[in-house]
Parts: sequence; structure tokens; C-alpha cells
Amino acid sequence: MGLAKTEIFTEEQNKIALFAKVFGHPARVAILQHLFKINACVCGDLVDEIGLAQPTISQHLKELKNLGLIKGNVEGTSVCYCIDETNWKHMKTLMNEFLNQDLQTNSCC
Amino acid sequence: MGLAKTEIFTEEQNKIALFAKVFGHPARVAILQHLFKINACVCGDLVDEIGLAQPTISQHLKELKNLGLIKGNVEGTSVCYCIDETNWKHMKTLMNEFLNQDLQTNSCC
DNA sequence: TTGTTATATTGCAATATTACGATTAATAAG
DNA sequence: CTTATTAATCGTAATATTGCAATATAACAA
Repeated sequence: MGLAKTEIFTEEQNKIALFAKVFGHPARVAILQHLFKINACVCGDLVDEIGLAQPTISQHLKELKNLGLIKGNVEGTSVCYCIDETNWKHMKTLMNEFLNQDLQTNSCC
Repeated sequence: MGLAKTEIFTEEQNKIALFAKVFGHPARVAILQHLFKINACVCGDLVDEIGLAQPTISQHLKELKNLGLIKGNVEGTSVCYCIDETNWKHMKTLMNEFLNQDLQTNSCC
């Protein structure tokens, strides 16, 4: 199949999975880390920084943008990318809720 | 390709991506949430709870176990699964470091 | 207009993922 | 030993992902 049965899961579970999936590739992790460090940069900088072909970086940027985690502003022939702080915060809240779950007891099998 | 170029990324970036990837499917999110809620349960319970076929659940459990996030104990013909607290904490530290990055300034493009 | 630069899109090959039926393995019950 | 019961493994079809060459698009410069 290769296709997740999203209809049998809650909206929250699907949302968590969607965000996690986009972090599930080191290139996208690297792009985000670089954006946090540099604050804003153009696509070409990321190509140089990361070392993947331009179409590949462009594709990863598109996925991050589709989820709303970054935004891009056209500046002449370049496109300047940066973190979308509001959406990043929303994502963080969702992910933290998932990651910070606590066990009721610590008796285990 | 379908194959990530892991060699051009840092170990940290690859680790983050590996953990994120395993959370990138709603079934595995659901399994983990159920384990946190119930504390420990056998594979069959998860099959009933989630509604995917037994081999499919078994496959997802294997991936979670491979990353060390859960552990399974044989109890007769059943296998009892639970969260591996120590490894979960390590993962949480790594992911929080990534998610809680701060922007230097909020001047953006 | 013509050329240049920067990014996006298309198309495709290689590989990975998801899901499940069929089967196997392992333990327990009779 | 035979038969359930439970979970893992195997095999496979359908689909998704990754990466890049080739090409298209868009904005600017001359």
C-alpha cells in the first residue's frame, strides 16, 4: 500500500504524525536549524550550506512551507525564507503534549 | 532514489530525523498514546484498539522497539509491551532541544 | 529585447513504506 | 500428541519518498 489509513485515527494523531513526518528527513532538520541560526536566508544559501541539489532543497522547502512552518518572501530573483513563529509555536505545543506524556505507574512488564 | 543522503548530515540531525520518522505514522502515535494511558498491554489489545491487521501492528511495534522506545516481555503466548522510560527520556531531550530553538531576532523577510 | 541569475516545476529512476494474507513459531491447554 | 491461541515473519501489491537532470518561470540588468 504505502498509504496510511488516516481515517481510523483521531485528528490529533494525524496532525502529530504529519508534523513528525516533515521532521523525519535530516535535510529538513538541517534547513530548520539553519533558519533558526541565521534567522532568514535565501534558497541558494541553503543549497550551499547543505550540499544537496537545488531542486532537492526547493522540494524540501515546499514541504516545510505546505505545513506552515516556514514562509518565503520574494526579493527580486531570490526568495527569502524564515521560520513562521506563530505556526512553529502551535506545532511545538502539539508535539510537547505528545512527548511529555507521563506514565501512571512505573510497573511494567 | 527514496534514500536519504545521511552521510552529509550531522549525527544529531540524523538522530532527530530517525525519531521523528517513527512518529510520522498515526498508528505508531496511537500505539504510544495507548501505552502511556494503559501503562502496559499485549499486542492483541493494540490490534483491537487501533483497528489494523495483526501483522501491521506487529510491524509498527517492531519499529518502535528497534528505536528502543518500547520494550516487550513474553508472557505465555502473549507479548506485553510498554514504554522504555529511560530511552523515551533521552529521545525527549533530543527532540526538545530541536523544538525549543529560539530565533535570535524576530526581523524576518 | 537579450542575457543573467535565482528558484520552481516536471519527469523519472531507485528505494522505502504501508498494509495484509498466508504461514510459521512458540507456548499453553486438553 | 493434538489443538488452540498469540505474535512474528514472509511475500507481495499499492503507494510514497528521495534526489536530480532538464526545463520552465520570474525578476532584474544591460
